[in-house]
Amino acid sequence: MVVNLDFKKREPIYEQIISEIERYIALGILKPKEQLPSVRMLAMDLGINPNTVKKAYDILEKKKVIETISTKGTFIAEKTDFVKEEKKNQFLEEMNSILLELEKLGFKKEEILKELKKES
Amino acid sequence: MVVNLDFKKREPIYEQIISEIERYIALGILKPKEQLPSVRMLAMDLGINPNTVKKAYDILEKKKVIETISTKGTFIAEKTDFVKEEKKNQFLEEMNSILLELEKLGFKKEEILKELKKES
Amino acid sequence: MVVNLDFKKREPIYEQIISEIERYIALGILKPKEQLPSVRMLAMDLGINPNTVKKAYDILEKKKVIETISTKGTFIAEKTDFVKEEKKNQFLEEMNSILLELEKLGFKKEEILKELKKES
Amino acid sequence: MVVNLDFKKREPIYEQIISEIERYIALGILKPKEQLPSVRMLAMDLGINPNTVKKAYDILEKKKVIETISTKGTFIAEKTDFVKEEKKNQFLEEMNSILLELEKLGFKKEEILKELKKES
DNA sequence: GTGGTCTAGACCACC
DNA sequence: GTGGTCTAGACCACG
Repeated sequence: MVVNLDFKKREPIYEQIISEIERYIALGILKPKEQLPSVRMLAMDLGINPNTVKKAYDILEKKKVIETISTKGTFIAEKTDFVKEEKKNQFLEEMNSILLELEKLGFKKEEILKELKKES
Repeated sequence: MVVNLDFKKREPIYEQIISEIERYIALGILKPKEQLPSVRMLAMDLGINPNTVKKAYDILEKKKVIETISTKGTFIAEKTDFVKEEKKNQFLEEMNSILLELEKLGFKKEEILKELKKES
Repeated sequence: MVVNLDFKKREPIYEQIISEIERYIALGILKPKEQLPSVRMLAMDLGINPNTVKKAYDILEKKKVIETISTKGTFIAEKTDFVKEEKKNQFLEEMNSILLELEKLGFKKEEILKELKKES
Repeated sequence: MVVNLDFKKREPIYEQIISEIERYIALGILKPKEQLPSVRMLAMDLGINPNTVKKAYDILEKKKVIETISTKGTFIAEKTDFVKEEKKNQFLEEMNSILLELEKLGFKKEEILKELKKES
């Protein structure tokens, strides 16, 4: 698992870590029950403060995406299907709000969707 | 011209002002050479500090979207066509990169586009 | 006489007017005893406030470059040789201070002067 | 690094800071990736307001001379060769345009260059 | 009245 | 501690 960070983005580091882990889960690269690197290790790897990794793990735990078992380590949750769904909805929402902006600028939805097909 | 601000967003106020002005230009509501409200006036109107408006104007000037003449005022640039194009391309790029993410997650583009049509 | 103004420069308008008039005198285009446009006329021509032209004329008068004869108008002084000398010294000073900057950056004066010959 | 300021100049303080930093880079005193003093520290040192330093840093960042990473600090960019070149060309351009003015006034380039040699 | 600059200092998130 | 943003308001030159 490679966690990509961009220190120049407005998105805080801990959120970027969360996104990356969820992305790997959604992609099936991180599987249920699999162990995650320890807070310290990941922090070292990324050259960041352990508190930042801790914050990311804490939030993921609250979202039931991962589980921390004291003295044993941190693991991916048993059920992770909802992660993929959540990501999908998130992305769709974003697309819709951009679509709305484009329509405000006078572009027709049909044309925009056609442009998308061409480009990608 | 009505500048809408959302103080709760992560996007800073000065960027929201920039977006709003560019939006009005793209829509043709603000026309080349037209005078913008003075820094002080707009700040008053929006209930914010003049420095915040100034920062927005400064950035717009660097982008050649507006032109400011000391002691005379601030004006929309003579050429503004690029603003609409820039906005459009910006939005399309964003949509394409999200689309790419969704495809990586295993969703087919066709389905996604159908979903978009439904929602709005 | 064409007075060129740049409203975007940091140099104030009244100083630009002064420079332009002195330049025309140094060039021999404006000659001793010649009449200058009235404050109002020049202001109209340049699309600026008469006070600004007045300020320029006042300073030029203090420098004995021009003379105002009430009810008759404003005229170039009888002796204007010093204007050219002043300009020359001004320019030489500027060149020397830039030369100094370049030397601080590690460039040798000889090289710089050679570069100048090439370019112009 | 010693930043020299002259509060009496027309040149604003933030531009003087920019010039000084670029000068030190051109001189090789500030090296790529090196950390700059924090906004607050430099402001304290210079006896000025942090906002003024911030403005200088912001502009230097837009020019890609420095890079700032939120919560980590501000650093000299990896590539800085262009800074010295830019400075040099800037100065040469200035000298050439002054030279042109002097030639318009009827002075020969050879004479002017001789005068320059004498003075320093 | 306009923009240009600067001060003084607050609050925030992040680390 | 760091940078990011913003407030509140001053002073200035210019027009």
